Amino acid sequence: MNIKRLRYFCTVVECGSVSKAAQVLHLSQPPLSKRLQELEAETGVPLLARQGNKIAPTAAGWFFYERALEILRHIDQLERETRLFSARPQHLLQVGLSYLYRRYFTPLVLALQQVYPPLRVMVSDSSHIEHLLDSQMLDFALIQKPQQPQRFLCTPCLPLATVAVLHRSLLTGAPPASITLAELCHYPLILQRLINGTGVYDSLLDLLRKSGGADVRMQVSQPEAILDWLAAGLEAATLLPVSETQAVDVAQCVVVPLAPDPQVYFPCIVRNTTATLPDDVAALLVQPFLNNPGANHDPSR
Amino acid sequence: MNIKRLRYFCTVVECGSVSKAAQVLHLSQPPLSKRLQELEAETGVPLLARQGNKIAPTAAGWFFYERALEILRHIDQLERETRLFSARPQHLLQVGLSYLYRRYFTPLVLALQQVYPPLRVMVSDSSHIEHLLDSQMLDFALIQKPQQPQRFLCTPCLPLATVAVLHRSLLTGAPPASITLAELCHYPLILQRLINGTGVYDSLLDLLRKSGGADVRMQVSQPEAILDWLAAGLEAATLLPVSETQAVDVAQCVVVPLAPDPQVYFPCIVRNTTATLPDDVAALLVQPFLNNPGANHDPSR
DNA sequence: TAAAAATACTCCATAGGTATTTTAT
DNA sequence: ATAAAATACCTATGGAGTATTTTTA
Repeated sequence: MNIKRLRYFCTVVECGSVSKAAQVLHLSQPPLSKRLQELEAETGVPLLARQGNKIAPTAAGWFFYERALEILRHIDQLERETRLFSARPQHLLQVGLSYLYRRYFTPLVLALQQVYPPLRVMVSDSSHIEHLLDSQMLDFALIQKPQQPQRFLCTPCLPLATVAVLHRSLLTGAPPASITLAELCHYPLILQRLINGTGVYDSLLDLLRKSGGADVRMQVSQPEAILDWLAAGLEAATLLPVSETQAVDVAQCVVVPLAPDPQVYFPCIVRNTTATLPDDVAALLVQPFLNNPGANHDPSR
Repeated sequence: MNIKRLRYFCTVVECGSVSKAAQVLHLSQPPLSKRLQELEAETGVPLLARQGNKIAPTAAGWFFYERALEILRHIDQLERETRLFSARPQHLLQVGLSYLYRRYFTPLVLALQQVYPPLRVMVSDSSHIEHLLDSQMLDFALIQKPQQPQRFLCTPCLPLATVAVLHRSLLTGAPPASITLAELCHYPLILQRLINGTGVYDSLLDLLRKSGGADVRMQVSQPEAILDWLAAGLEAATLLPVSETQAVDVAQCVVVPLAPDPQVYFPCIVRNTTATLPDDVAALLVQPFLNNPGANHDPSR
């Protein structure tokens, strides 16, 4: 097996033609034909069906293509990330922070800044942050509790209440004291959603479906963008953790707690099981936030 | 980048020496030295620290090693599974069946056998079945509801009640009508657990921990093995879905329902989103089991 | 000084190029 | 007749070998 052959094969599948793929690969056609034959000889499986003029992957070819692409992505990632890893500043404490809990974790970030001045905070999408953590590019992350928490060292925080932010034009009378999921189904919604992967969005959508079906007009990865757009006159409603709307004034909007609370926002301090942190930092990560009795963090293992 | 170099690098890291690795790889030492230098030149990052005599991976080297190993595993898998895929019999309907729900799904399997005689049923661990499903090696699977159900087309069945199977020697008086998790914490336990990955075991263990901490003596992947061993005189208790203990008589044991029921057993019919099934088979997969109003299966998408 | 890694140099297999033939529309 | 893939044949690069030198414990 050979990466070049994998790459060539994938390009041919994508181009649907050996000649076109050869152009894309800056290669003449005959060697490419040969590499494909070699690949098929090696696996012992016909991967491409040649109907004279045209070429198309067989069922096994599609199977091979999907997996090969995945491997090629991993290889490209390996080269890129290894360079980044070696270039990563050793003295810097690198922290990942999810968009979703940016405001919630403000006190912790400020406290860290006090004890550990050289700090780099990467604010991004939870799924991206989780990936950076996986790649050892981060020392720890402040994000939504992972779906497989056992892969990490998690210190969960108390779940945050869910609030709805509603544009005033949607309301007929005075703003209500609280709102239900079923009521929200009547409004056009903008929901926070990860760029890729599943998360809070999927839990919320599931609940909304059971309450009558949601009218989701937009999926936006950054909560602040949603608030900005509501303030700019977008007549819609959104759902957010209470922390992100406190101390913010969204023009033309009202903030109403969701009742009953669906309990979907679980901020969490997430570390790699292998990583080691300076003692003063480690202390900060448990001390002020160790407030959840059902925590997954188990010091005995 | 080149697979040979990745493989050589990993072997060197594992051997802790170029010469030893060369022996393992059936190669002379000088070319191996060269390949390593080429790899480092290509990535532009020193991956191995040469202290004259000895050789050890740098931090970036470890980073690279972990990821490279993963890629090599995927590549080996690609070759193996492509061969299997092309050799897979087209006329056969291939079904994955989890150990955990073998008895529960007996009526469905028999019904399938009626409408679709050429049937191949692979009975294994849920995680293995899920992997085979992912690899398009199975047409559908009868397993525990996946942790990321949105990746598949899931038709959940009604959750199954949890029962405890207790060896008589553990009981002082007459067998109780029901038992709690807290009471179970006093007995030595044998719990069903996936070979790898997380599943019902982890949910149960979490609940047991909160009820006082479990005394888990064994983790066994096949429920029938547990029942066999209890019948053979192993003085312990286990937890299983009710379906797997009905119509079975375990010598020297009593079967007691768990109250309150923790609701952890969710049998589910799982298909690939891309797969297509014969109509008569597809009908069987919804008709007699469509009994859960909170089902994730949504025909509208 | 002994053991391991690096260097120097040779050789062959694999990958790529050009010219040409085959095949199916 | 034409466009695309396959074949034939030649060249160049990369990988593997042996012999030897360098390095350090």
